[in-house]
Amino acid sequence: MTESPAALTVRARTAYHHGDLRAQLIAAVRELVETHGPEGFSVAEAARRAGVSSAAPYKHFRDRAEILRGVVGEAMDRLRTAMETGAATYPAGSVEAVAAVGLAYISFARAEPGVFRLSFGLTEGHENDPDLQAKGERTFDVVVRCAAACLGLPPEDRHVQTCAYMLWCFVHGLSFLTIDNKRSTADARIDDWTYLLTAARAILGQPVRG
Amino acid sequence: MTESPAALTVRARTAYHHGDLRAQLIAAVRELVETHGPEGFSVAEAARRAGVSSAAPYKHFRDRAEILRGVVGEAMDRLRTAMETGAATYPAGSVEAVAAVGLAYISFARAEPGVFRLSFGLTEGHENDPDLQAKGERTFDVVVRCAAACLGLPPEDRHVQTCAYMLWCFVHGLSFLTIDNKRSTADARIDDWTYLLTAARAILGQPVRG
DNA sequence: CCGTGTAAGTTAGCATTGCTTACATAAGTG
DNA sequence: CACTTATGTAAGCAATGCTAACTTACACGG
Repeated sequence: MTESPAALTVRARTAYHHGDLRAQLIAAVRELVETHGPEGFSVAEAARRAGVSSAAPYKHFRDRAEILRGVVGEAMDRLRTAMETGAATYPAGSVEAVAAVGLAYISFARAEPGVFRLSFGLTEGHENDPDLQAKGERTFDVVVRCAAACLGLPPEDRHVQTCAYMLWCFVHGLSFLTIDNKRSTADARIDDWTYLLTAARAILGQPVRG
Repeated sequence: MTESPAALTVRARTAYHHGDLRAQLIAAVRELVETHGPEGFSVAEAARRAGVSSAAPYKHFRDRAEILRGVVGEAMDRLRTAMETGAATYPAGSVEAVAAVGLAYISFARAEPGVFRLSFGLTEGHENDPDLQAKGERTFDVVVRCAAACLGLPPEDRHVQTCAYMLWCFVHGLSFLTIDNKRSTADARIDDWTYLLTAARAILGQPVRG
């Protein structure tokens, strides 16, 4: 109802009554997840915020888990583009580009801790969803490409894959510990960028045997 | 009721009716969290498994979140002792000891992914609980001491603290990505131990400026 | 040995939730 | 216009978190 009529007619091929309730629901859920924790959301509350009955969401999503998967998919797209633009701000092949990808990652976690936690803490139907699986691999590919450029090797190289994964591990752990307030007092003064650069140099500069 | 009367009299100073329902509840919740996901547990079901009414748990815990905090606290103790025994299996000051601590960490995550996820994904009242906070710091101290011994520096040294934290980040991320089945196909053949040793060498071998 | 306080359990109930079923309405299509 | 499909509502079910009021059993001072 609050949508512009122009946008309504544009997507009129799929929206019949009230415009795209699906997108409105995802937005409402995202807000709820952010304010009430990753599991402190309810379909009823989301429907209430969208101004529809509590049964309406089930016309667009099979169940509660599918709504959450929708939120995660949308978030994953935003995360990937943020990582790509982060990498683009530094010369290709530089360690700074790798660190910038990590900074985009942790910045996303800081900005939307609820959605971030949800994205990686979701258990039901997370790995059975091929759409989410594909989105996840596309996201990881950003790291792989940056690591390959930095090492001067093709992205298919096993050393590149291993280094990219180790980088991901570090950044992922740093993000989680940060939003969990588990940053020890001693390193509170070290900012993200220094951490990321140091880790990138340590991991990319060392040969991996295996 | 199913407890042995001997055990009942031993702890009779605090257990009045049915023995220690508190411990039984925590065990039931741990099992539920492991089988039905970190949030797929219910107080009612836990009470049912313990053989009491659905209102009985509220005589021992204020609310649902406090039960979960109890489970997390108990799990954190087990994790810390596992890390300590892991470190003790290698000579003090060796890189292997550091890697062994990490291996204990990720082994715990693999063995009890539900509890592990719960321990670090819990949001409500997690950092407001001083008991959990203390347990967490004691756990991190194991890493700090191992890193200090390996670097030949006192545990209070800032470089030690930073390295320990970076190690924790890596292992934490690796653990999460592992239980989330987010290990890319290329590195599936590399086992945990190789990863941990490589990361420990990379992080501990490089000076950190900051 | 006997009242009494209190810890630990019970039943009953409330509000809310996830989800289903049955029904109503609106849009596109023949 | 009828027909199909998409989208919404209303009503209801079983389960949940949690509370209130009551009951039981132990512990202990006299």
